[in-house]
Amino acid sequence: MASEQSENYLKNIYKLSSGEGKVTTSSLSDKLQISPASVSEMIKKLAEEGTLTHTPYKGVELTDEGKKLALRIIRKHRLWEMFLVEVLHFRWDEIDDEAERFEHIMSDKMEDKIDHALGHPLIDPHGDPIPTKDGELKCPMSHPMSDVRAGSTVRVVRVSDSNSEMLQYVASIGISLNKEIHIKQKMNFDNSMLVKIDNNEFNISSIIASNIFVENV
Amino acid sequence: MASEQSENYLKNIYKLSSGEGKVTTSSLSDKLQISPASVSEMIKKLAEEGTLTHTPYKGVELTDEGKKLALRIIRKHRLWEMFLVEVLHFRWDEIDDEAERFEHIMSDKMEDKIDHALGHPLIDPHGDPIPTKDGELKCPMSHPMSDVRAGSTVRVVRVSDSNSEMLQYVASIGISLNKEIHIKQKMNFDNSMLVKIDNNEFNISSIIASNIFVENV
DNA sequence: AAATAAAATTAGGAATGCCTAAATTTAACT
DNA sequence: AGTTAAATTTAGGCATTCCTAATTTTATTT
Repeated sequence: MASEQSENYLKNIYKLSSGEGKVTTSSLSDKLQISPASVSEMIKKLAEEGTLTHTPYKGVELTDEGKKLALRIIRKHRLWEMFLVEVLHFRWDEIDDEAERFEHIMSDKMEDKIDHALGHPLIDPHGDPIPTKDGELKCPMSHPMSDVRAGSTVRVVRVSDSNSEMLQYVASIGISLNKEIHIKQKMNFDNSMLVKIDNNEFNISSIIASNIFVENV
Repeated sequence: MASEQSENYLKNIYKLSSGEGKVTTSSLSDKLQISPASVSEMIKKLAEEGTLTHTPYKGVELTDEGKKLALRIIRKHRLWEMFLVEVLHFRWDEIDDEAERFEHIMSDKMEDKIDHALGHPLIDPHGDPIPTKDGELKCPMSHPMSDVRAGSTVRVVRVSDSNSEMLQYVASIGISLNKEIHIKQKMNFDNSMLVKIDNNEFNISSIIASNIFVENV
């Protein structure tokens, strides 16, 4: 069995690689906030366990087994996030930290019970897809709102959960999943956008816009 | 902050002492399934942290702070057990192991949300009282069914959660909280009892009877 | 009260997973 | 191509928490 921390490494390697491709020691070190030396050690251990392949000085890549484990953790994380919002009425900016701890101690039985209680949800509260139990993950088509050109109207499909403060702000101006947003204008000097949400207008910075994923409507 | 394992020690010391009195190294060792040597070490550490007092070779006793921490863990454990049964429809024999892991990673915020979602329950699914947030614990009056004399009718108030197999068996013969049981006869040769539950008769061993707590009806 | 048994503690060691500092390898620049 | 910078890995340590074996203290028994 993979230790709790091993699971964390696998999950984050998966996320950094977006499923495919190599991940460097330093990017993992950044993401996990663990020194490169420690990451290097752990990588050696995981390679011995067979969950990833390591080409020294070149980076790591998950094996099929490693990918499966990573997706299972991500599934548990996202199911739990969904549960926190739907059943316990947490806000979407509060749930990531809770799920971070919980994903590792959630039994398979509980995974099933929650999946059932929620009616087999396909996405989590941020719009991230929930992998199936056997490791399949279908991402709905979408693009960052920062790429949308002025004049068009889009629907929110997903909001990056990387920053709780941003999620809180985004919610405070009325943005939630499936909400329609009209892009009125793009500011050339800072790439911010003037948008209309529920008849209110806001200026959205390019950083925020690049964390909001939308589809055309 | 107390580590996960420290919390386990405190919780089990509390349970062994039933709130008051000294607990020996060996009883803890038995309960935790950890060698006496390791227990001895950990005790030293906990004594330094101030959560218990240790008289070498004589045993330990929780300080007020230790008791408070222990009761908080027990509260989280029992709230979570209640939640597993009420919301996720686990059986009462499945929940102890799940709660065992969860009690340590449950944030105070989640404790409150669950308490609220359940309507501030006073007992868990086995009938064990749930301590209040500030460490108060009122035990409803009850006595083991093994002490009840033949001919009387009693109501189930609590069933010891120490053995999952027993809980499963007890449920299978129709015993649940608040169920009325009529004691028809006590067998002298093995102290087992002949009881009537929902018009069915069963022979209950003295061991089982001593794990079922009842009040007179 | 002395001998033996039982309980508790200390000593020495292992696994996990982190760290800093030093060494090595790769990449980048003149 | 050679030097410097950046990334990576190895070396040596530390904290936690467990273990077995040896020692010490307490309790029991004759």
